[in-house]
Amino acid sequence: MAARRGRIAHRWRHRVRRFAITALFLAVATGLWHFQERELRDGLSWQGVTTWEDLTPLTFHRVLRNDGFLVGWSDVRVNPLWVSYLLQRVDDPSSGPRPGFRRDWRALWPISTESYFGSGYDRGHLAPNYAIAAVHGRGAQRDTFLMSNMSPQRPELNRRLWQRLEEVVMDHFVPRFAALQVITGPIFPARFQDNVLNRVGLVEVPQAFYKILVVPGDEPRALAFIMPQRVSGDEPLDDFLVSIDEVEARTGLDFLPQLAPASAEALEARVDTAGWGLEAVARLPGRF
DNA sequence: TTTATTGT
Repeated sequence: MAARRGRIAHRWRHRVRRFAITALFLAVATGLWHFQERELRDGLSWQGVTTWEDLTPLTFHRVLRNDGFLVGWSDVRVNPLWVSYLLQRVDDPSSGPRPGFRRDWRALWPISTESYFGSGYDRGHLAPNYAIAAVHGRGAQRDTFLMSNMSPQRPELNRRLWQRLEEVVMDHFVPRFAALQVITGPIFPARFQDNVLNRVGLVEVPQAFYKILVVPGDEPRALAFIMPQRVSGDEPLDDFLVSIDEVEARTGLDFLPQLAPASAEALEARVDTAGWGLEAVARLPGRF
């Protein structure tokens, strides 16, 4: 009897030890994973990864990490709320052929490439094909064609005004400053119920789009734009300048959250175009 | 194809 009780106690000690070792291993592994994931995200986003100002169902999102850029994905809007990427000067910028649009299985909803057919909207890249391909390579280029990087854009915006802005970023601002942090995304009407049925397939249609450009460094510069869906496409780019604070007010997001409060105040509250040479490129004609 | 769908 005593011998049997001893055997049971021994078996339980064995089980407890095995459980403790497994738990310790899991804790270390998840700790390492989180550490590594944070390092990787920080490397893709200067002064912190975009987050929400107030957590509501309309600002909640999860971060999808791609090759070369991050996506703040909302399962409520069925849209990226923001994408974030760094561009550096490269010697011989070029991109391969367009790889074709692909479903992203990390998005909760089925967003097929066909849902845009006949909708009157383009599948508009948020992280752009050309700039990402030229700076981050072929694998990153492929990731820009995931449907989780798309938002419905009117053709006159996507192919003309927005395209001109992306071209100016890559051909003028990146060479000028050597590096640029870009954060871009959609803007929705203030009241969710006004727009809830305005969708392409499951994807809610934004009313406008923002793009924030930041020159990283000790004395950062920033430029921000908000462009509405309905444009002719030939407008001067500087017609659409806004402050970062205005983009935050319209999106409920907090950009550059790690920036020291004094720098944030100076950078985000004003529209300051000094040093960008924007006037010289604001009226360049479109490519298409 | 530094944009993309429509229609040939």
